[in-house]
Amino acid sequence: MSLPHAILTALLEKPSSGLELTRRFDRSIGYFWSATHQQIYRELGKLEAEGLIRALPAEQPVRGQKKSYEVLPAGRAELARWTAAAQDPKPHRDTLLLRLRAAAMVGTAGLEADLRRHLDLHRQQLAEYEKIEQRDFPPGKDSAQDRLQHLVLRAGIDLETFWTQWLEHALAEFAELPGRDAK
Amino acid sequence: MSLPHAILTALLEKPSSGLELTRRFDRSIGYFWSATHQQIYRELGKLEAEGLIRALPAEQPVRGQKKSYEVLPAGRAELARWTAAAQDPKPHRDTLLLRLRAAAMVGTAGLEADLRRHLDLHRQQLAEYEKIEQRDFPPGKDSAQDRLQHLVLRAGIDLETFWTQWLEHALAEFAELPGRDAK
DNA sequence: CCTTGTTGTGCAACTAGTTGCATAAACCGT
DNA sequence: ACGGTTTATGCAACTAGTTGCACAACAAGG
Repeated sequence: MSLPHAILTALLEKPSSGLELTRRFDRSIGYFWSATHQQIYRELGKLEAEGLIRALPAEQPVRGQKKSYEVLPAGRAELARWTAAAQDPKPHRDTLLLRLRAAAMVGTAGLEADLRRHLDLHRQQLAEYEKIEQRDFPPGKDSAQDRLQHLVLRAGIDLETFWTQWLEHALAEFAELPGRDAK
Repeated sequence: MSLPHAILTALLEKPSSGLELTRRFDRSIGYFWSATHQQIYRELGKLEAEGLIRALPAEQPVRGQKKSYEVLPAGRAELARWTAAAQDPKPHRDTLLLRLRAAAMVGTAGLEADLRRHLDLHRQQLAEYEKIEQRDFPPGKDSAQDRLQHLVLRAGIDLETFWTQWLEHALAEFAELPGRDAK
């Protein structure tokens, strides 16, 4: 149950409308907790009903009209509670590793191309993160807030670095596989 | 839609009953694609209905009686198809990173203890993987199959290594945070 | 024999996330 | 003033995964 808390965090960083949230999920929070606009609107409704956030404008809340939300004290409290509460790590699910293991049984035919594609995607993501680091964390910005956010970004950078390296290694391994599409 | 394929892979490695599969998911495949026994039984039923696997024994299939399955040619074909098909990487979802980002807004109070706990869990997992590597991949075992499976295990080892290092770094960062539970 | 624990199988209900589509206002060219 | 595109909000149906529980067979101990 993390989506509501992701939204609370985003709204604390900056009160926003549903669409603005959606965009920010695409660029930032979504890097480790993605969500579609449908999910976000649904959740905004629930959070408002629970009294954790409220709609900002007194303007008529018509369809097709922007509606911004801000976090209420109860919402902040709930977020603090959730942040501090112990949580077990959820097991990862990685399709690519699964496919590799399947390939050990049914052959690697066709897999290599997709590995290359993934390598490319991870390189792009890495470049993206590094641009963000340059832009948002110049030396000197090191308030507690900055340090924590930077820490999160570092995790992203290091994870992408790991994947690019692993994929390069995997492709090298593929290149020297006995029969190429070994049974 | 990966669970059926995870099961096909496991059954190709060794025909098994539902419970045996469950156990092997806990020890091995489940490290990157976890599943509960309920999921597995449900999926075995579907796979059998689709003609991708079949029950082995001619013995009476009573409740509380072991029922083993093996993969049929159609199942192997489907697995090969799926393995080769291009698939976009699903975005990760990481609660811990989310909580850290929330902590940047509502304070780090209480979070440190759970970070330590996670560090411990990752260290355990790493030790587990390294034991498996020692046991299952002694130098010399390097058929195509072994190499591919080893590659997957390496990903697990390197990921856990990454997480332990990142968590150590995060905890060090926490230690020198200005007010300790910075707003 | 009879209860208690373990092994093995499975259904049902629920939760979270995804996909497809609907609706309406605003802006923009013609 | 009209039709097309973009911005913005949202509902409904579906899929995958989780949780809670039920039930049968068998083995072990009193």
